[in-house]
Amino acid sequence: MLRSFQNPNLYSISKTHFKLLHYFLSNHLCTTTEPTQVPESPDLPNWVKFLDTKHPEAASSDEDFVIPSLAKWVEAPMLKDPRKAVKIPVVEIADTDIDIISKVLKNQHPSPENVAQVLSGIVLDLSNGLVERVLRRFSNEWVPAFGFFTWAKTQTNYRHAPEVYNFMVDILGKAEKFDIMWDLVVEMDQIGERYVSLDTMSKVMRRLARAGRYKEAIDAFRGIERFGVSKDVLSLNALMGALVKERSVELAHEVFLEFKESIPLNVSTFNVLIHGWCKYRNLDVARKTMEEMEKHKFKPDVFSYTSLIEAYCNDKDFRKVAEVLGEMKDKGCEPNAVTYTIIMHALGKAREITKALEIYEKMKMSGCIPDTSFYSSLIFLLGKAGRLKDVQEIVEDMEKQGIKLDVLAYNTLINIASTHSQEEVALKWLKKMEEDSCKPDLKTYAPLLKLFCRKKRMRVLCFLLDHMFKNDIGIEGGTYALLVRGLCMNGKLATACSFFEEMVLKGFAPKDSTYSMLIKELEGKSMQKEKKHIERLMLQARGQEITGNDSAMSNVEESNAQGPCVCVM
DNA sequence: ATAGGGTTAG
Repeated sequence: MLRSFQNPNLYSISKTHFKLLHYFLSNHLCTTTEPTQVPESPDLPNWVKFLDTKHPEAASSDEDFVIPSLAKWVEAPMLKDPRKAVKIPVVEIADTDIDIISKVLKNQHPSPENVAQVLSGIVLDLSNGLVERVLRRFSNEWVPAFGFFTWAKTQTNYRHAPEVYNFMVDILGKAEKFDIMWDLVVEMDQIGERYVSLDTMSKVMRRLARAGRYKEAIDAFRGIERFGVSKDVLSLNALMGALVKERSVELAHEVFLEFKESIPLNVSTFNVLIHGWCKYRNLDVARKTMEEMEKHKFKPDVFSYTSLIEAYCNDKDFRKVAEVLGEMKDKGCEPNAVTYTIIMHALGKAREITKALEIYEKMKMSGCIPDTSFYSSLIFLLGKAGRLKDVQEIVEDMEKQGIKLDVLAYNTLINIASTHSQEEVALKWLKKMEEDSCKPDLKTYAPLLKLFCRKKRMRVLCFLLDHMFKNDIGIEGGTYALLVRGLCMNGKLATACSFFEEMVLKGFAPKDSTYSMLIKELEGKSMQKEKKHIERLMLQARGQEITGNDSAMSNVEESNAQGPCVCVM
């Protein structure tokens, strides 16, 4: 374990990183004269000693790395200076407050009370920002979240802001701990100062509806004034929106009928309903709702028509889409960027690329300004059609107009470059993303990992895993499967095996196809010992699957919440 | 604020 002796928490390294590093050093430092003699245990003094005996120039022999323009960025310092090799994949945990709290919360606590008790020895300077970050990390684990939340209330010079309460209400609602959730709402109400807001009650109603407790969601609305929130069109719309999103247009409609006389409605009341009927494929009723809307002296607007268009797009009924566009024109209602995105995207998916681009032209002619999401869709469909030059042009256009790319746009660009084996381009986007402070997600890396497995670029692979790690991206089952398969296909069996092992140890069940592929390769290379080991691991994984689906799940969430930094070996 | 967001290789 890579650890400082004074402070055992100072260094840690993920198993993946160690194995890759180990693998890399075995292959690149230990040249033909000395076969693999890299220390088996990632023990800091040994490593330093080991690296000291090697020549720095040995480390920079660069046969698998030919991306000059990106070399400086990708090439971790460890490739140049072996001493730094120890430091690169090692994360310095500068025990910040959030780390201290996270470490305590990470232990499996039986109850929130227990969490609060364990925390009671700690004195910290809390802020609402810090509390929110902790809650975000544990937003899928109500016990540590609520224990921490309760403990925080006892700290001097700290008070939960209403937003923090709302966040906690939402976490409890997500975990379906509705009794505790209601207690918290009552507590907020008792503080006074309008702690309970429409925001709070919207979360309550949404979570109840999501849990299928529609009646309770509606009752929450009926009694909403008890908490000082008015029973007006905004709260009515929030209730109806919650019901529609959680698959019950019918109930939203009933609520609408019940309150339409007593509460003055607005346009979005109708649009919520229209969207609901469109979403659940009841276009006749959607149309009827539009008529009723007009009886109430509201004109159907771009929201109403876009809902209709989306429904027709889902049916690939582009004739109807054109009809609605005509109707909009007659009524003097201009389509907006969302409308155009939906149509263009649907045409692209239906492989009608020319028609999709016509929509883009039409949009420009109409003076409608494309936004980031529109361009993302456009890039996606151009990439899918293999029109890489056009993609490049679009990105330049965006830059000229000062429209920032978002994660989806970057992910799309990386995906396109990766599938076309444009290593340099793909990495260039990742770099640009970083410079742009755009936070990558798991989907950012998947195509890159696949590409560099295919290219057997172990150093870049190592770099990427490190990059993910630093960005708090938890590796999940699918990622391991991808690595194992990718490495397997290219004869990097030892590394494939170690990822397989890590996958199983983290509680992800490998797919049969992944397993059999690896076994077949190992047989082909007569690697009997490794084959046995993999077979044992697979048995273990199957056992886990039968006895505890839960444990696999909680492992996923844990690794997501904590990041992949796990001390190993 | 009520409408838009791509897969999993072969």
